[in-house]
Amino acid sequence: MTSTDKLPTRRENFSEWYNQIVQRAELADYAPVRGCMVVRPYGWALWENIQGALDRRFKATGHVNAAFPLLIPKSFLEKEKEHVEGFSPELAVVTIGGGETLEEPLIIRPTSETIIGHMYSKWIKSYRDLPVLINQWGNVVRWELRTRLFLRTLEFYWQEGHTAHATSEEAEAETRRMLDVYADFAINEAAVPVVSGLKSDKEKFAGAVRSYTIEAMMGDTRALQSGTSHFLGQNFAKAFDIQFLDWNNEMQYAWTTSWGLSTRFIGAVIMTHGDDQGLVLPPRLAPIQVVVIPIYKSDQEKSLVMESVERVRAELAGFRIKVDDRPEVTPGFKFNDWEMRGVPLRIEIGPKDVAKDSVALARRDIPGKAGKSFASQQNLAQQVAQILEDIHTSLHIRALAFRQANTYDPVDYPELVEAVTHGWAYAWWCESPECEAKVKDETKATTRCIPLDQPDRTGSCIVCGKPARRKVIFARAY
RNA sequence: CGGGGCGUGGCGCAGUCCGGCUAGCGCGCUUGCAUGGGGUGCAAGAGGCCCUGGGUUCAAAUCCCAGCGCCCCGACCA
Repeated sequence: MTSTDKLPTRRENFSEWYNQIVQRAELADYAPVRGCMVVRPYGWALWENIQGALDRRFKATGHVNAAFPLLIPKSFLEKEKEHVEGFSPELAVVTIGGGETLEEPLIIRPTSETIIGHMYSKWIKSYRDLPVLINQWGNVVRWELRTRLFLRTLEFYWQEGHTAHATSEEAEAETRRMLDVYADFAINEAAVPVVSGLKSDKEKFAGAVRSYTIEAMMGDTRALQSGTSHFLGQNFAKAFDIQFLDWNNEMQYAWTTSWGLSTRFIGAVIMTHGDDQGLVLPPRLAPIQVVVIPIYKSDQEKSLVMESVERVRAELAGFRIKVDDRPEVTPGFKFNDWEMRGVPLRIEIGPKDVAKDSVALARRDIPGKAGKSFASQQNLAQQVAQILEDIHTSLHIRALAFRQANTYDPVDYPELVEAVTHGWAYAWWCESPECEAKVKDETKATTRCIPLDQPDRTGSCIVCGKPARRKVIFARAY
């Protein structure tokens, strides 16, 4: 779908804007099965860069990768009460294998706590076996009724870390450490500002003692949970009998954690940075960081220009660079095309540039003339590196400013109701499920998280007026 | 699962009400010529199980019955 029609603007129709970008930038396409997506090469390249940035961080914090099976005995899911209640409505179940009805139906994993818990109980016998710090890159299936590419699909790709520890304190520290890893990744690789915080009991992972999240504000001010880290306590250890002999020769249940970040994060990148021209990719994750567009009329001009282009390509070999030498489309088309695909920096090289030993540079984060400049071909690599850094920083600053501009401090309930119609509300909350439910019923806004950073005082609940220890973010969410 | 909508070249649609001739249009695709510093133009082409099955009829994309699928809204949902 390489339509030349204009995108709808974000203001006109944000969700249609999103859908069209995903398809036109060739990130993903609809699969023949409802709710499933095909991640196309450009989208997958973006995911691979996300994987690389996360995987480096996982390794640096002592984790190793492994692979657990897709199919899980149905009975496993039923061993943890909250877990089965949370997930049973959205399970895909295999009942026939090799033409025979199975004695026990198999679940296509919606997440792997159960199968991993089962294996950990075999592997962990002594405190000397702990901690176990394993991550898995894979796919899971959750039978969602209402789907959107990347944001909520029946099948999605993610990583899930699963760790086991000898003490509660150590497991809690791991949960928080990985939350910090996610926040660091979001900010420093994706330029997506996030709020780290604690989920309410209503919003926490089914089976967790508590869940932490990084929440990001999208371009329409709705919130997107972009990564989560769960302290599972001994819930799964008890359900799957993960026991070890401690240093006093006493049997103890292990303390476990799990944490995940999915292809949904691609949705976060799109909706955080994208503009009315299309996708805007953060330079550190962009599959193509620099696109070079040669411009020429005659064959003679072409050979001169291409000579220059090849020199520039060699000079910039340290970047992810693409030369768009398609003869069948005009330069103007290519400008729009690569803007749609979010390439951070465009370099134009034409006869005038060859004559002056220069190139034209166009920054994707500053559309139109304002983002264009000319640069000497000397020291080009250094200049490009600097510009890509600048783009990363400016994307982050812009997104942060947007979030701040759309985050409100309502002082009473009517102000809260008003605030969540067009932004986030940061308000005192007594932490009762009743007040949380009332806000949800009356405004469609849910508690996104209780930020880890809190004011050093207390207040009174925005809903009921009772004493409140902490502030929470209320917002409409994806 | 409730309400609504839609299935016609790759994509988006018209045609269906009121049955009839070679099933059209836009985009995309192929070829040629011109063009090329912000979505080029002209010309010539290729491409169809009109969702599936059954029925009515001299005749069905069009009418009737059944089924399948998809989309939107709601309910549901880390």
